[in-house]
Amino acid sequence: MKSYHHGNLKQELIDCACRLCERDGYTKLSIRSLAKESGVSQTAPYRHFETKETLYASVATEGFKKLSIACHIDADKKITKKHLVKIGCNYIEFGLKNANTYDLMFGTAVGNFAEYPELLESANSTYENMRLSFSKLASDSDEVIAFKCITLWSMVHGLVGILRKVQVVGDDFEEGVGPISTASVIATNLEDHLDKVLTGLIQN
Amino acid sequence: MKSYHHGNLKQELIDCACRLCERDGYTKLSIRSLAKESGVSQTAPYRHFETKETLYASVATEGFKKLSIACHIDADKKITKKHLVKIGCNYIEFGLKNANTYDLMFGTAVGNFAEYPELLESANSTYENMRLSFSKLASDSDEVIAFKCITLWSMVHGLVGILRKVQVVGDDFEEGVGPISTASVIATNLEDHLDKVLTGLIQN
DNA sequence: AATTTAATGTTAGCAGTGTAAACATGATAG
DNA sequence: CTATCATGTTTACACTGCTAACATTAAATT
Repeated sequence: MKSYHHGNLKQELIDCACRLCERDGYTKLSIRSLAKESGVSQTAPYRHFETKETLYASVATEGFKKLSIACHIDADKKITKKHLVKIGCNYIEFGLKNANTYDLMFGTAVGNFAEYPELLESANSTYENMRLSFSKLASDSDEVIAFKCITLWSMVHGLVGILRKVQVVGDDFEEGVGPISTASVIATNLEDHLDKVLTGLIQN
Repeated sequence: MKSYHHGNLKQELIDCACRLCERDGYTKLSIRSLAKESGVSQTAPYRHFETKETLYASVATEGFKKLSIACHIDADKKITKKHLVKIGCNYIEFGLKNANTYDLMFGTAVGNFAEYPELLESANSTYENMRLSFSKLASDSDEVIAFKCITLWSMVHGLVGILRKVQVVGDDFEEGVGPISTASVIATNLEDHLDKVLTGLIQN
């Protein structure tokens, strides 16, 4: 005895899309299959998402919220280098464990964040959190803080990309100093690695 | 008076695909449009590429060859930090100027490089070149060299990703210390930035 | 409370996609 | 010269994003 109106379709579609995107990658996601999964007609989703990109934007928004949470450090007072290392580790861990969602967030599936206010907001908020942490590390100027922030961010972002690629590329290698084994050494010693790199960046 | 057999279809398809992928992004590329562009029937490409992913792999292979060239430094003897900074700059410049191709190379469009020997070869060769440059910088152990190499690579790779994203995200911002302006400061002072980061990494 | 309106759902259909199967052509090896 | 095989074509299928026209019902207005 199901009613004509679903009642909570939009949220259910988003949840379902998040799940499927992470499981199979966003490329495999179709609006039709999503509709079927929610027991609704093929075109029902279009009442809630103008285009597929709009749906992607919603999934990406959720992703940034989760990333923000994963990178949240609750240290009200002072923040040390150790805290930042932890943030970096958490970031990378998120990127590796939610690889498909991460692709959606940082790839080209959603062209211009500015067209999706919620997405823009959640993405900027992720950045802002990171910036705040740096601002609590030392009394640098805003410019220096922003600079350090972007540097760390691109560092961990790059590591996520390279670690993933290299793991895939090297599935059938096992030398000693090739990219694969090196990357896996870095991956298993993430803390040390980030510490080393951060030390070059900040003197604390 | 065109003959039944094209004669050079495979190469023409690859060239055309490279062009279209870079112009519109690989998502927009369809085998059918590609075939039409080459004046050949819809399914002709399948005589040369088993699946669309195979075609992607060919485009990515070309991409890595170009990246290798872009990052090639011809200094037979000794290599200084300056050389590495240049390599990093060239890498980033390539990533930004060939953004769509770069996506194909480092995204998930081609799942497992190992399935495409030529791609694996060209990708590994790009890495190997970078590794060689580091080995000429100082007489470190292989492990240390590999470590530095991955670190620089992930650094520049990350910068490509963040710079692109932030530029897009921030199209309608122009504060002073937000991610956008900071990123563009970094972008316009790439050499200085890389130098600073590399100095933390190596002591030379 | 009755009625209008707007939000949300359905059905049918278009144009485009990747890909497989069966067939056609012609370059090349025997 | 002939047989083979690489390369091309035609046809067809299942799937996709998306639009237009219509159905239902919740919410707003009178």
